[in-house]
Amino acid sequence: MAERKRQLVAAEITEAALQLCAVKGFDSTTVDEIVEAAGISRRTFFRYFSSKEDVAIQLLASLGADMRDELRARPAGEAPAVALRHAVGMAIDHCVDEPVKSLRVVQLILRTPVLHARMLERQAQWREWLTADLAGRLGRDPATDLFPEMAAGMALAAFEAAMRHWSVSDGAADPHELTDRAFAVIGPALDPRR
Amino acid sequence: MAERKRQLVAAEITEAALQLCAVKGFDSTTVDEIVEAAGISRRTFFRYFSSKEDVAIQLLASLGADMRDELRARPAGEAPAVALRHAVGMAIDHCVDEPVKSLRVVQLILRTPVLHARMLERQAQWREWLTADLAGRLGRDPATDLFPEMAAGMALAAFEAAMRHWSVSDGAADPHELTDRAFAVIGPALDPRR
DNA sequence: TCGAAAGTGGCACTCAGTGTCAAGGGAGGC
DNA sequence: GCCTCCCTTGACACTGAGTGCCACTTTCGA
Repeated sequence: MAERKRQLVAAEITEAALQLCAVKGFDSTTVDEIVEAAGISRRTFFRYFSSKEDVAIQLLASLGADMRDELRARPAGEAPAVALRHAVGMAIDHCVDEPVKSLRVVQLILRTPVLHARMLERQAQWREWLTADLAGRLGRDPATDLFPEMAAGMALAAFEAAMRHWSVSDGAADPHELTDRAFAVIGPALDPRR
Repeated sequence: MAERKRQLVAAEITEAALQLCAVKGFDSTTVDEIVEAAGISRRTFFRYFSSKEDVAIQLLASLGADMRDELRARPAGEAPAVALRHAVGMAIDHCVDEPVKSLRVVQLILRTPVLHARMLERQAQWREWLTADLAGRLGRDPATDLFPEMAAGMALAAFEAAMRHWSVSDGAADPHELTDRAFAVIGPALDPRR
């Protein structure tokens, strides 16, 4: 019940922030403007979000966790290319499910350098998760074997590329089709045999 | 002559900043401490560097330009895998030439999230440069063809992985050998034939 | 030698983020 | 019904990053 209210307030803040950023841009939007629009105090804002960037980045937080969980859930014997495609597909589904909201956030992030940087930093965490799972399922030591790390990096590069092209197409392109094409490029390198 | 002094002051600031960050960590080091150690005013600091992060990131600025220039200088008919390996090698050479200084900076960046984020943002710029050159030399349209973008992304992922493993090995590993192993993974995907 | 131009320092300001404390508001025990 | 405890909120003050402005110094060319 208290949790419900908390999520409600967070959604209120997020909506106010995105609205303002869409008009004035992220950098020119101050926290004071956001809290006034959301009807809360400045101090409360920072109890819900650790920073101004966090409001935008938080919306993508679950993507990484979903990718990690999906990869874990894939059959152990599945080829890395297939398992990774499904994992990334789980994140892509978020964009397909809520195209308007997702597109707005993705475009804001990609056109705001500081937000883009934060998102890339998040992806570094995702890469570590994927690397650990791949190393486990392939029985390789990620400290000495670069394959798991590179495979995770390539999958995330494909994800990034799909997001980027989806963003510049203003949502006209199909995210899954873009992802398929990106995976077609990296496919030949995702086969672990040597 | 004025340019000489400018570079001298910049080097002074950088040295003071790295020294302090090595002891106290980046976040706990204030600009006031840096300017006091460097013997300049706070205002002058921000005339040399646009932000505190910039002091560390600036040291890697030339890497991206070198990669881009080297890729441009490679023969037009050269295979992407070979050309990209040479381009990345140009950046790796910096680390090999000045191992102590480079290692110190790389380790600071990799262990400081905000610096890591800034560096990744820089790499996004490098990726655009490499993408444009690859698209040109392969005669492909990067707006519709994902290959140049993915190839650039994979090359930078290899660079990142090599830097990371070089950093955690405390400089014991050979950066070029790490890069070769990373490129061996992505090699099968860098062949543009379809 | 004089004057323009550039570099430097000092000051005041905005804004992000944090610690602290007091007030409000709901849930449970008397 | 009332009191108490606990959690949330708001207000205030503070630090630190980054910027605009102005005065001063240095330097270079006329």
